[in-house]
Parts: sequence; structure tokens; C-alpha cells
Amino acid sequence: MNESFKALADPPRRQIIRLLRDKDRTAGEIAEFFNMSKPSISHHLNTLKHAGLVQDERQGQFIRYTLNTTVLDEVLGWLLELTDSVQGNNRRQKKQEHSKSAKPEE
Amino acid sequence: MNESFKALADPPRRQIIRLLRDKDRTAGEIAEFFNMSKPSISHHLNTLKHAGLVQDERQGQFIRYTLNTTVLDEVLGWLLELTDSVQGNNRRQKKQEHSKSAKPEE
DNA sequence: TATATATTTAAGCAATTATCTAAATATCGA
DNA sequence: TCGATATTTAGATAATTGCTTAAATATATA
Repeated sequence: MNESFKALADPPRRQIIRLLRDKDRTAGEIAEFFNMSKPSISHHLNTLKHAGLVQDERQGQFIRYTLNTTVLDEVLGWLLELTDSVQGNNRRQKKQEHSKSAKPEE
Repeated sequence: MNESFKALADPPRRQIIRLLRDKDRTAGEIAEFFNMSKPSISHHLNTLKHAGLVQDERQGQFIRYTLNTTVLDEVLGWLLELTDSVQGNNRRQKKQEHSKSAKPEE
């Protein structure tokens, strides 16, 4: 969970995620979108992979990356708990009186 | 946006956010939950404040912190775009063929 | 098998971050 | 106004991060 949040806390990595939302891409294709060396992109991809946000699969010479939305859903869940939270919550700011759920921890 | 993500990418800060979800608290009350010096907590609170995730208000001797879910909703929106996304999306992994929305950019 | 292409790993460095202690500031209450 | 309490600001330092170039690895193809 922490690794996921940390992985998301970097603009190039979020950009990569958005690129993979549209379609799967090879490391080289991803690198083309950036003004950054390929090793740097490779490093970012590795960070995303370790966080479980992307998966990779070698296809011959290339390595194709895909988005794994499962982990994104977890992050989403953490955040939802704070806003919508469990039940009837009018959302948005001001006085809160949440009803706690089975605590998720972390 | 980036500041929000970065603010969330740290366990103590996420813990603070969770504490404030339950109810508003003073800096000192928050600090009691941690094994960390008060200046460190103060610094984290400042980070969260700059990211717009919390607000503070002096109440006499104390400074009371409150959660601002508005910014959390923005982060939430960013993530939702990747999973649920715009319309009919069966969610979860595998082959994607999203219909792009008005791009949000970051 | 030799060469070219795709990608990662290694090594190093500068910038950022998280933390601490000490000192400063603000408010309360006698 | 003085001392106690609450909190932040300053200054320092160690750890982490993001980036680079050079080298290594894996696959394809001639």
C-alpha cells in the first residue's frame, strides 16, 4: 500500500500509468513520450512494477507493459473510506460524523 | 495535484488523515499517536496543509486541524478515471478499450 | 555466429525528505 | 506581567530519490 502511494507520487510515473490506461505499450514506446533517458524510464517502470501497478511480459525483443488496475482499486478504496466512506455521508468538507467500518489499517 | 499525491505518500501523514477523518484534533492530540517528536508532526501537518488536505484554525492556545476532503476528492477523481473511467467499463485488469473523456491532464 | 536493437543493471551524484534538538512565538491564567 | 503550556521555526544530518552515462543482458536476424 505504501509502495503504491509512493509510486503514484511522481509525475512521470503517473503519466506512464495514464499512457497504459489507453493501451499496453513496450518500454521503448513509453520512453518516447518522455524527455528522459531510457534507463530512467526503466527505473520508473520497475518502481511501478514493484508496487504492483503494472505488469510486464517479454515479447521477443520487446517488453510489453500493462496496467494492473487491481492495485489502483486498493488505493481507491483507501481514499473512498475517507470521503464517501461506509454509508450515508453527504461528502464534502465540514462537520464530520463518520461511522467507522471494520478498520482497514495502514 | 502532485503535492497532494506526495503528501499522501508517507505513512505518518496518511495516519494523520485517518485520525482527522474521525474527528478534528489539535496538533498535540495528533502527536500523541506517534512515536515521533512534535516538531516532526508539525512539519507533516504543514505538508498536509500546503497540499490542501487539511486546514488549521487557532483556538486559544491550541491549533485545531480538520480534514479537507475536497482535495481528496480530486485525487479520487484522478484514480477513478483509470479504473471505472467514464462509462461502461467492466473494471478489473485485462484487455482495455477505454473511451477517452475530456482529458484532465496533470 | 556476429551485429544490431531493446531493455535493464550498475555506479555515481545532486536534490529532496524525514527526522532530531534547540530556540522562538503565541496564548492562557495567576 | 510572569511562568507554564502548545505549537512552530531554525538548523543540522542521514536516508531516499531521480536522474545521468556506461556497461551488461537478451533476442532477432543476416
